[in-house]
Amino acid sequence: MLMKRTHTCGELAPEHSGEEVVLNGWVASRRDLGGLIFIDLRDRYGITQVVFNEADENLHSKAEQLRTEFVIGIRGEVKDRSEENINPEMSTGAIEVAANELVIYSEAETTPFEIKDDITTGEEVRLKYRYLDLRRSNIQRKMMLRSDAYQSIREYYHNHDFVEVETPVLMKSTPEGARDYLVPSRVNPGKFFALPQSPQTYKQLLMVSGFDRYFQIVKCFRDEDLRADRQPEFTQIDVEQSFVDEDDVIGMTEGLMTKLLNDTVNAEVEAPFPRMTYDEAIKRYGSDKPDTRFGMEIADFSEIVKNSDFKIFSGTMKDGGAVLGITVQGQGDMGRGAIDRLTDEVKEKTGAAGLIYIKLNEEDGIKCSVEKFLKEETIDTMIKEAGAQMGDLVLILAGPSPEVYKQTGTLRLMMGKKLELIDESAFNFLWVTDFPLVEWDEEDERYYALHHPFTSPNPEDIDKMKSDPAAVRSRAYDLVLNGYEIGGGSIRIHNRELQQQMFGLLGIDEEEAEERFGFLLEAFKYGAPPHGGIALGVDRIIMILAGGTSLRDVIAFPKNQKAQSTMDNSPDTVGQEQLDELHIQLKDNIEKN
RNA sequence: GGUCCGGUAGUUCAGCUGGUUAGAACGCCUGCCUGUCACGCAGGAGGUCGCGAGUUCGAGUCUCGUCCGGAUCGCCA
Repeated sequence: MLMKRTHTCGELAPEHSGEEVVLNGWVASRRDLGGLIFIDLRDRYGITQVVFNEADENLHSKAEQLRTEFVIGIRGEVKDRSEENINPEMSTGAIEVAANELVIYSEAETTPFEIKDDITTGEEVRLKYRYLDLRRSNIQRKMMLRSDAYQSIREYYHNHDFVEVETPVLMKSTPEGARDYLVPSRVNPGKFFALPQSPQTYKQLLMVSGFDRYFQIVKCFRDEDLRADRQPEFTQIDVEQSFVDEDDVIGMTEGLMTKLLNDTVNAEVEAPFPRMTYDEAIKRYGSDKPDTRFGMEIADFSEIVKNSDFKIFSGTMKDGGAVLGITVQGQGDMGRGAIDRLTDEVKEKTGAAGLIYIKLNEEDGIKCSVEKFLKEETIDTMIKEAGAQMGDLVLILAGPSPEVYKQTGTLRLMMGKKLELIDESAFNFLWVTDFPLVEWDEEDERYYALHHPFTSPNPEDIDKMKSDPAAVRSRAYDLVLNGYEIGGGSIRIHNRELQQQMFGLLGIDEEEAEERFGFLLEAFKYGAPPHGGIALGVDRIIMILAGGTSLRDVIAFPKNQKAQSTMDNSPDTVGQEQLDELHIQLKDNIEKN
């Protein structure tokens, strides 16, 4: 006996007073005063107070049975609350519903944690009962924010004549970069599909087909270890355009981000976004995804200390390393103990061998932890280079390049967070451009594409592809928001010969290229337009918009750090019959069921 | 795969150098209560201290192993 609702729990206001309404929802809390019972009724729209009076004896005794999280329907009259009973904390706090009928749809056991916003329950419990976690309004708001974002994204691309095309989820495995999730094919014994890490090749084929503006909101998969900002399945806004250069893709993406922030969190950001080359980002911030919400840029002391008597400095320089530092404002009076603790933390978090400092404070003047090895003028020149003032602290790392840049970047972030220099309400976008095309891998003794093998080299550097591959810049660009890489793309290779040259550079010979990417190379034979695009990580974007630091908060049913779902216990073993059908035999040392 | 941190009522946590019956808050249950909204008051239930072994007269506490969770490096849009 469903009592059909006439309103939601978030919309009643004084103007409804006197109306008979029906509400459905969950009991968020009860306050039983004896003759009078108050219930907070909750649905995803809000909370409305319902009151049961003992004048109606049957109804009142039924209401006495109510417990938290019972699902009920009530019929009653909307009443203005008297002045002193208005609850200004609630959006519906000026009214209540005096119940005259109650239906209990469903009773509920005591939940493993309370269904309210400010709980401290750990993620392990919350994920096991994710359907209860998702009842909490702050999580629901994030899911609704995500839904709004999808609307905004689709509207934007639709308005710009993009075609939304679905690409296959079952595709060919092309192991280059991350590990693939494999799917066995029953009807093709011994053969496997892979789940897409990105629909890269398909969207390029769509360009060959003439869909000059394509987009898709698409699930992608990577079988790698997880982090707070990394899930095995994640969602991308995948975009590709024909007859475009970098500026076109970047401009179109800036339009999207501007609209998206406006539509979802009502934030104004100005386009165009700043751009920085990869080299500059590394030199100034020690990161290819710098958080530009605060300064504390890296100073390079390498030239200054190159010939110093201090062996760590001169030795580092002789080995082709660098000596870098940051200026921490106002920390020049940090005590010995605090600096020691900081040093330990820095060593642990950055992997640096040690931390050298220069303190500038009124009391002790200038103090450097290695001053007996350095000339006074060297220290003065370093202070000048760092731009440090009286009262500041200069932290210095020395080590092999490029690692020391990354370490100093980590140190910068650490200090920025510690000293709360980051404006949490800001949205700082940044394009990082001119990435190297390839990167040498010591272990495999070959070059790997920094982006992916379809990224076009910078035409100015093509002659270096043979002579000095590591120096070749690519036409790739990453979009960074508040220190998170939220997207990356490039102008692609659309020329068969250049694509083969690229495969050659990566050590993929013609035969192998044919076997793995033959379909793409063949497609390029029949007229491929110049094209490029970008892929944006929706989960990370929503996470940042929602003000969180964990992706799991903005994904309805996320995986834990071991890529498992403890709620439904997946992944799980399967029966022998299923394995037999798939022609799969497990190794003896793997436990079956 | 490495490193670090953690695992004690349903939940979050306390439990000092080993010591008798393991506590608190919230939640839960019962009773009382007509204006609560963190309702109040009175009472109550609830624990294989992750698991296993060891040291000891005695282990939540110490040691070793193991499992689980998180962070991080490797790896990875």
